[in-house]
Amino acid sequence: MKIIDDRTALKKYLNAPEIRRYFPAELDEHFLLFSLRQNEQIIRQGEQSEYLYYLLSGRCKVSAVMENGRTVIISNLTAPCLIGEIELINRDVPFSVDSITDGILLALPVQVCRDILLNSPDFLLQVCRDLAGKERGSAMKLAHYISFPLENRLAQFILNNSTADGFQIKKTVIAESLGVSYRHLEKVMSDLVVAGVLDKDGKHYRILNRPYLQKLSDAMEVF
Amino acid sequence: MKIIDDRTALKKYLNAPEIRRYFPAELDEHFLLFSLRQNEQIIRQGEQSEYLYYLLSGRCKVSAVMENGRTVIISNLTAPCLIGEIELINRDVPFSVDSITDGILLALPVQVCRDILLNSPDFLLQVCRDLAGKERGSAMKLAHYISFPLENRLAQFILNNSTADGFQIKKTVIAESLGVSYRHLEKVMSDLVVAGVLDKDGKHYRILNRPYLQKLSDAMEVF
DNA sequence: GAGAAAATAGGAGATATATCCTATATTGGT
DNA sequence: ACCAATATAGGATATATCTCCTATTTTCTC
Repeated sequence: MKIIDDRTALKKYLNAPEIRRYFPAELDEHFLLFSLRQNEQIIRQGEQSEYLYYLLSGRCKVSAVMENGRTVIISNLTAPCLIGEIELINRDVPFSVDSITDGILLALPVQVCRDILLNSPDFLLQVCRDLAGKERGSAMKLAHYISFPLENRLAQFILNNSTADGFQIKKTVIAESLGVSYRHLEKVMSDLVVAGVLDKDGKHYRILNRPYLQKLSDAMEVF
Repeated sequence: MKIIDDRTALKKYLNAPEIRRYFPAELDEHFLLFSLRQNEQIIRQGEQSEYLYYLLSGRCKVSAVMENGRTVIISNLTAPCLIGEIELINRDVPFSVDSITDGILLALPVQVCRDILLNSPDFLLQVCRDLAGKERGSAMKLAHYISFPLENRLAQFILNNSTADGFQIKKTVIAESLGVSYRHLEKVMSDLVVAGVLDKDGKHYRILNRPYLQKLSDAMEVF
């Protein structure tokens, strides 16, 4: 994570309307611009974050390491979105945030912005909207995890992460995302290949039977 | 759910400081007071709620019914807390809320309060705090569900829901709360009895080995 | 208080998923 | 280009959990 020292670029970003929905102009001078590479840590579990971030581009994952050493991916974040707003509001939050692609970040020192933002209705309303959406997302994720076997959740994951061409994603990443062992993911994926739903070519998978995956995924919709 | 027509009682409730943290006085005249019995539905999955509620006493559960007919309990709410704030902010939310004890509710018609509350920094800050807490809660619940077998989650549930005397809770309720089949809960609970951790007397269970349960529960703490 | 519904209890067997292991291939860092 | 770390692949076995079933008891409703 490296500072980009370019006030011109920073100004341009700050003038985007979706940014203005969150931040009053009086904070503009305190923003920093960071570049982010894949697999960098933005917030470390258990430590107070120094900045409130706004992810301009890229994707991140939110995860927690449990006592037993297992890592659970809580959610995925896609730009544009805030990072660290929960930490800003409730000082302790035991999750880590890591980039999963390169990206660009706005950063605002917590010390400077905390009191201002927690009194700004625009910011608070946006954060309420975001948090309400997140709450919906993690409730659905829990419901899916409780109610359906990996096959269904994998089908959804594939549909959400494939292009017309198919997909090519590290299986270690998929397994961690879906909260299952690598071995089990391997089994279920190769079952899909054997069943003719997917076609495997090296590390690339093509989708041969999209309606089948769609049916598995749709089964998880709420009533 | 029945209206309590008692403006005096209502006034008294409205003057409590924790209420004043959420609601500006201008809304006072629009509040209604409801009494709630066990197992009543407050918000029905898929339907727009007419009121924003504040639970003054009692407990509720948030749940969703999936396409496959299975019901998942997303979270539990204990007074005092808002109900329906997510629905107020994000119009569609596919969860139901049901009482699990008797209780008392304040209710504010959404039509009347929506614009006012979504522009009130006090209300928004409180809701942000609440939602940040909920998000933490459901993320932890997901992490626990993914990472630990029922024995650990049950230990936590028992410690959180027992008195010095032990506990006596319908196993159907426990099973649903923990998102497992009744049969499996039965198995794990009787294992705890056989192991001498619990003592069963009819429907009442006593805790014989609290440290053992504590250890199982502690294993789920974040690193 | 009789009948219906729900809760309790547990057997048997199937499925989902984890753990542990081994072996080869691929990739990132210096 | 080499080495170490990581990813891929899959066998074998254990555990966690579910489904289906049956039977008895308790609770609720009229």
